[in-house]
Amino acid sequence: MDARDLLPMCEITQRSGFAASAIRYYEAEGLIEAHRSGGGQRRFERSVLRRLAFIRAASNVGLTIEEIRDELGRLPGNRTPTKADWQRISRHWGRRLDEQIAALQRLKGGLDGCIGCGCLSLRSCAFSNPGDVHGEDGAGARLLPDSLRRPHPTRRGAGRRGSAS
Amino acid sequence: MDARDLLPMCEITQRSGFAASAIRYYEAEGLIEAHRSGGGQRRFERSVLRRLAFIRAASNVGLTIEEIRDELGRLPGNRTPTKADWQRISRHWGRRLDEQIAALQRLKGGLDGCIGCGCLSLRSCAFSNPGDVHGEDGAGARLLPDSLRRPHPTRRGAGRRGSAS
DNA sequence: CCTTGAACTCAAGTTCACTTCAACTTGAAC
DNA sequence: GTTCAAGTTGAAGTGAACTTGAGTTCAAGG
Repeated sequence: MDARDLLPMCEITQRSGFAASAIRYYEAEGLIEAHRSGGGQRRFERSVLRRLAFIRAASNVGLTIEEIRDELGRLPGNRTPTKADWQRISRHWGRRLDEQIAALQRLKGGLDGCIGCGCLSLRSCAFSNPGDVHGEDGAGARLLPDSLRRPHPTRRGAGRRGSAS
Repeated sequence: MDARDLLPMCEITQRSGFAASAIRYYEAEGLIEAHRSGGGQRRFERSVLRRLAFIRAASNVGLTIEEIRDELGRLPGNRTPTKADWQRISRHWGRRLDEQIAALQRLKGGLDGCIGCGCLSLRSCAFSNPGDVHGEDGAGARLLPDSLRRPHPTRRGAGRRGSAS
């Protein structure tokens, strides 16, 4: 690859919308790669822009950095996603989004059922107790799946929401 | 109020499902109040359980502690929510949930539209760029509202997801 | 050569909603 | 009177995903 095909940091930040610090962070985390100029400055292949678009999309779906790294790493040859990869992955994300939507709808349904009852009971009101905390882990659809429960800092939990840095 | 009507910490933790540390945190944050025993231990009025149920429900909808404090504070007389309060509030939350659902559906729609295109363009692909970052703040529905965008740590952003402590 | 702005590194800071820890004290039962 | 679970405090830690800051260097133009 010709050195003239490599992009400097300013180009990447402008075209991806990510801050330089975020780009450096992603490189440190192994999500993207960079070449170096003679003086030690980063020079990026054009394909990095595509990976960054992928990262943004993934993070909008709520994937964590680690999950994104896995997802990128599962691509055969660790390459930038092709059209076929993207189709497979987006089906996967679609399911995830479907789950999140269904969960919010269950919560909404519980809320609608509660309007008028005014109970807000810790034991029986599904809205204030979507996990049925006191129910000894009973069966039945839970109102909120883990992906939408509060990702508890110390116990392991799932992701955040999408970015628009 | 008779001292025999006041509940000790263990009762509150068992019946609310919150950890003692969380209860203390909520008190420090001004979401709930506590009396003290002669020796300095917390003694709670029964109504605190109701406030805690409210807190759990609110946090499941994605409100932050600050928003919950505001919401509780807006109650006339700063009292525990009554049935009527709850109806008003739950309509408000219903709208919020509707927004979140609609946002996820837009994102899902964008994803469906993208399956097969394989573009993932930083400029035009709505999925990888739901905020239209390069669009000079153009009009039109945004795929993700602020409540679902990644709440950026340092810049001010909106909430987290629901809890099941 | 000088200036200017972009880039570099590395450590430390940020936010949120709590938890954990250490070192004590209370309160109720026996 | 002894025991021991339950409770207290304040400070510090947690995790994710970056940002900020300090101090230094690079690259390009004039």
